[in-house]
Amino acid sequence: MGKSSGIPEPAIRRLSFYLRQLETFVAQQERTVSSRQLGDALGFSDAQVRKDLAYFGQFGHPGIGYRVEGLIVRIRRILGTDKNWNVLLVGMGNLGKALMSYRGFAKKGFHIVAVFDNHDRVIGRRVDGPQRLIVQPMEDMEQAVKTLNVRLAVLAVPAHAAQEVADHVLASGVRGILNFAPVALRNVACAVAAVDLAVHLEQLSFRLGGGGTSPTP
Amino acid sequence: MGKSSGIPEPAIRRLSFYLRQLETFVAQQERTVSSRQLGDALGFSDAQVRKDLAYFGQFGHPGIGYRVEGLIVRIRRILGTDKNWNVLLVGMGNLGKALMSYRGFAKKGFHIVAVFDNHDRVIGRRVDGPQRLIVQPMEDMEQAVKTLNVRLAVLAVPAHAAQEVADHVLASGVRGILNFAPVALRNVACAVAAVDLAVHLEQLSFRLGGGGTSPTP
DNA sequence: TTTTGTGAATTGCTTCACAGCA
DNA sequence: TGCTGTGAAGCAATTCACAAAA
Repeated sequence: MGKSSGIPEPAIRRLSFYLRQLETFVAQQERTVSSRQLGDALGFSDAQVRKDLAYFGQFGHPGIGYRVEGLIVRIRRILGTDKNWNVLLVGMGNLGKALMSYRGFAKKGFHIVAVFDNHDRVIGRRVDGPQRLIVQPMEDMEQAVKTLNVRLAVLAVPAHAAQEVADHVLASGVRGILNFAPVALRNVACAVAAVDLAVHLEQLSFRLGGGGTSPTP
Repeated sequence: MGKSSGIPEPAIRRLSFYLRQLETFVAQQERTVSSRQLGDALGFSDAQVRKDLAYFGQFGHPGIGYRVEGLIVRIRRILGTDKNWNVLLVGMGNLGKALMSYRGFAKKGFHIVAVFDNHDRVIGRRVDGPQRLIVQPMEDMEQAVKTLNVRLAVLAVPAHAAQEVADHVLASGVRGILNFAPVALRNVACAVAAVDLAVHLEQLSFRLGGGGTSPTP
């Protein structure tokens, strides 16, 4: 199995960018937008934009373009962000705390409804975010996933713990993982998205082609 | 201009993942690794691994594989992370503070040597990280870039300010940007890497295919 | 044997170019 | 005219498959 829809994965990624740009256009009172305008704003060709959108339906109007508000609604529906998602967060270190106070999640309909850690020092503590939550021990996860209808987990744990935590999270019934730990998760039969700052920094470093200073110690 | 080296961009991205995995292997006392082992750990084919590495040189030994430590050194040199990089950080909100206390930057040789904001409330304040720094006003940026030999900037500013800040940062002599704001930067003649959590969440949501709960308000 | 490095074949993605509609 | 949607063409990336090396 794997690859089934026939829609290129890059096209699905770009859908998110189209949505983001359309939200900018709507804030600028734009009513309609052409594939060329949308592409120019994002650095894609007009043909690319049309083909990508056409994978999902006929949203445009010849001679007019795409109606901005309508297209936003359609793309949200395609991506599944027209609905709310309950999310759990594992790991209450620096990164976990920062993510708790990050408003971007809720703005997109992703609500952190439970937080977990395995350190006695933090279990039972209250953490402030959009909601106030109590840090729970890992054992309580399965219960929380069921009662709160959780489908997504955010992993903000150290690299050495990530695989074990991922296994636990999966066993608790979670279906998708947003992984901030700099390791590749193995044998996780679910959707995984990874955020690794080191990777981005390395790409920048490569493209700047040697402008570093002293050798790293 | 654009695209010149003949090396596929995806191959350059994967180089970062190879490096990360090799660092895991070295921690496990592995001396050599085959393209198959490396690929399996990351979900790539063995042929992919060999072809990617071959773009940059002949690092392997038939019948043996790749020497882990040696390959790490070679990849670091290719990516430019065998040297230190001085980095400036713009925006001292929640995200900026979280990034200041993130050890992953320094671990890879990226050192935040100056921080900026345009709010009087935070300018002049001390922020703690690997080093203690004073938040500077935007006007002082050009000076700092020159005296500290800065080539990279991290943007942790609100979306509505990102374009303006990017222009300013570029004008100050910075050559690459790591952008955390959820907007596409336009007309920035430099290397740009973007981190957008919303995009990752949307990709997960899409792949889970409608398991959200109530409609978003 | 095992495993690399690499041309050839294949797959997949993007761009082209135009019919059709407003 | 302006713009979409789409088959065909072109290009880029991946996989195949094998000679050569240890």
